[in-house]
Amino acid sequence: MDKPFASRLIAWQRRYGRHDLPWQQSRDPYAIWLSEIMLQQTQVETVIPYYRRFLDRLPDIAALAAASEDAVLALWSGLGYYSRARHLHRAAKIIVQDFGGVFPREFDRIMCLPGIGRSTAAAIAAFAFGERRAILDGNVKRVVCRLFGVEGWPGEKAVEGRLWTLAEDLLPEREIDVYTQGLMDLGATLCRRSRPDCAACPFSDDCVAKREGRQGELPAARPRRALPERHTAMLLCLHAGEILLEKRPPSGIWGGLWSLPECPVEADPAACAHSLGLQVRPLSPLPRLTHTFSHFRLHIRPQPLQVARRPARMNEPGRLWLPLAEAREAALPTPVRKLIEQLETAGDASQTS
DNA sequence: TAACCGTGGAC
DNA sequence: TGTCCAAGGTT
Repeated sequence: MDKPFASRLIAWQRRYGRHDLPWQQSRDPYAIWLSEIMLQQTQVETVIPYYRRFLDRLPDIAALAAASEDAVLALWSGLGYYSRARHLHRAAKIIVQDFGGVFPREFDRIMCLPGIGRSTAAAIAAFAFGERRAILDGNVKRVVCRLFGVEGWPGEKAVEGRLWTLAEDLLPEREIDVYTQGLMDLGATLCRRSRPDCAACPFSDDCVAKREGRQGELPAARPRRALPERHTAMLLCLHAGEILLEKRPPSGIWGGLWSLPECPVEADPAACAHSLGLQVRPLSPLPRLTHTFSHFRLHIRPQPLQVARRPARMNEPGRLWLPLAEAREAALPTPVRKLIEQLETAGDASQTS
């Protein structure tokens, strides 16, 4: 390359990069941290409304640390990877207790916080404090793999190690924030996974993938296995306009969220409800739905049940009766939210008819 | 080390 | 329509 990679990228970023994303208006480490966590494995357009709402409700570290986990998860509901929200919350408490409520400046301390790994710590250090650190997210992996013709799946340890080394070697001496944003923007807007816009790319003449016509092959795809299939029945226990929710265990899928009681598909839903202490009458079933996770597929059979009498103890720990309209505000997994919204719509329709 | 952890966009 | 994967980290 006639001119260093970094200076050309910085020039490109100033002219063609993105400058109006909500988290770019701030140097507040909290705002930057929040954006980086939400953006992990999540696309920009998906994050924006969640980000605005979260920052509006919990505008600083003190507010986040003081909030209940339930409130934090409710703000995260629908974004997925809920351990991100639990770790964010834990980290805020650590910052208040150990760092006097001030987000740490030292890279090593940033990276020690729960939910923050090497790449996220580097992004925060660069954007908030101007520290010279390399990130290695999906964009950087794609750009570097193509530019240097790096073979192998980037998730492989050896490949990832090589990518980290290259990412470090490419760093500029100055303007680390513009450079880092430029790397992300180049990957997101030009060096896309499919149909990369090589004609507009400032590195087109230096790119191994472009030269060899291998943009579609680099980076190498992750080796895939067939997704395991799981089945469950979800009980929609209804009584006097309210629905019964059950808190999920603190870890595992949908950890800490409010979901519906489940029973094995081969079991009798009414009998399952009876074991919860409920006398029920089965209502007409809702259409089955399939929910695909990153590592398995879940087939859900939703079974509405009319509850005859509520048990004496209405709200045991981990159980909650909520009016349908309020349930929508709770920390629900997406398919549960969809089911409850269906019920609400059906209820409105039956009332107006 | 590899499995686990969500959801939606894009094709 | 099914498949891939996105501003990854934790266990």
